[in-house]
Amino acid sequence: MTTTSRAFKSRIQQEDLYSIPIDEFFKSAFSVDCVIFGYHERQLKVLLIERGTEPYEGFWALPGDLVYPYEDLDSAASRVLNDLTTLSDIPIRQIHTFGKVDRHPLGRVITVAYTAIVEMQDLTPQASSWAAATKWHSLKRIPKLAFDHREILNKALGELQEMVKHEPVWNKVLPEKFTLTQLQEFYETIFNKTFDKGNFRKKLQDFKFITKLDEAQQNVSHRPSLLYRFNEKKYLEQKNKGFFFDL
Amino acid sequence: MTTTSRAFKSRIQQEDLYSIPIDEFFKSAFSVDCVIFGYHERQLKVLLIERGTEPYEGFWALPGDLVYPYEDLDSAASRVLNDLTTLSDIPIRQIHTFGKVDRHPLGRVITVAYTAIVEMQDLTPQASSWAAATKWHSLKRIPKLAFDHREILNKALGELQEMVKHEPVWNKVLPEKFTLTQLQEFYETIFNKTFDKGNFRKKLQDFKFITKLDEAQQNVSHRPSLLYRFNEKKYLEQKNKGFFFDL
DNA sequence: AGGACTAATTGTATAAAATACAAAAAGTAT
DNA sequence: ATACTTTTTGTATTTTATACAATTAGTCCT
Repeated sequence: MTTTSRAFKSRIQQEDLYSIPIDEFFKSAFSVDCVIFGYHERQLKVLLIERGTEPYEGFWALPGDLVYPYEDLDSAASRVLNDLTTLSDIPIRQIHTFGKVDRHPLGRVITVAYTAIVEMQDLTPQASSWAAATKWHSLKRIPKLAFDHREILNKALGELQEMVKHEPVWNKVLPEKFTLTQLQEFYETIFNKTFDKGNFRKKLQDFKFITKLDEAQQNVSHRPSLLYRFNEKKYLEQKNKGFFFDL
Repeated sequence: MTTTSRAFKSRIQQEDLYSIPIDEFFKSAFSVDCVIFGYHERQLKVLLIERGTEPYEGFWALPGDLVYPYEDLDSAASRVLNDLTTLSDIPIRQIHTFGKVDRHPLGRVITVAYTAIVEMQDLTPQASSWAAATKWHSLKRIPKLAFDHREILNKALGELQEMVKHEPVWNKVLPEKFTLTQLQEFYETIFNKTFDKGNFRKKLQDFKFITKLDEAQQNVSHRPSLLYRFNEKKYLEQKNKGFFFDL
């Protein structure tokens, strides 16, 4: 909050200026919900959990949890991600906060939505203590979701499409050494359309932080592609002077 | 929130699975803070209030308040804006949520930041019940702010610059009937740089929702400019089919 | 070894958009 | 009528985007 507002002042100084019972303000809670996208070889999916308790028992939902009393918002989001995937160095980004009065049937809960994208391969999501079942869902077949989670998912998908224009989010998703075709496939999947091979490469030439290695693919039955690597240092340089990635 | 999470389940079912006292989760509150930009004739300012109580007594701060128990987040932000300016049909947009554990010295408070931009002229901000003093501040001379409000302001300024690229936010800021020069001045102020007059106009020709009127300026000591008007209907059409405003 | 095959890589010609700059037009003021 | 100011239109140039073709470097097969 901000000003020593009416409500907060009431609590602190035991004044009740507006005849709203003091405690009412503290019968609320906040949570984080994570839209975890998974990418692997032209496939984009989202990680959902199946709820084992009311409300919305049996429904699929986004993974999330209340924020602990001494936990930062971002940390709570990372914790949820880590509980489910055991991954720990994945950047996770806040996208929007949802706070309609009636969005949770059991009380006033506002939720801060986060999103991340991870490499899906080999990652069998953990059925953690609080998630009965977990599963990667294709974006084309999303079941009815609990709460306002469908709205949150839609918002996250839109944000993802914006993010990839300005940030190398493929950094943690593609292999350490990747081909330009792999990179192009990533973008084609996110935007659900195709790009011209030659022109795509021309644009990438401006991005100094995609550096060519002296290595090539092995064991492919065609001309092998050269491998590239993400150069974080050069990326940060370019980013600072107002750089961006429109494709 | 989302899953019937640990904490929430505890409260509802009176189970304490993780030995964090149930009530701890409800000793928290959420607030909204508003970054209200004011524009008038090439000037961009931000509306700050002076705090009359601890903590941060005497500091300047963003206007904000706790969210009422039965009030949507967006409504709370609109209410704060309305209390200060008496304006009521101004679009206000959520930008980010700030939730560091120690951001408020008196308790756990997360705040959802909103931003809006209004016409500054004739608008003497009200010294409402909870704001000792209010004042438009130039962005070049911002005093030390309470809480993390400087961080919030910076974020809002960045978001404003993105917003104006994709949305006609000048709609509520310029007069009903405006000249293209006025519109250009608005953009020049936000981005703090100048554009070529001819080229600026050329870009605007793509935007069908800026319609030319059969009227011209009066009482100017030079060639009068034709007046234009924002056409909401045409804007919505163009917006739907993936339109955007890069300048 | 030689040709078929596949995808990578480079190149080229054209269209579109951005930029810089200049000329003409339409008012007021003197 | 002329000077002056700002709007409005125009034009030439450069840059960027797009479409598409040609070449290259490997494997696979006979």
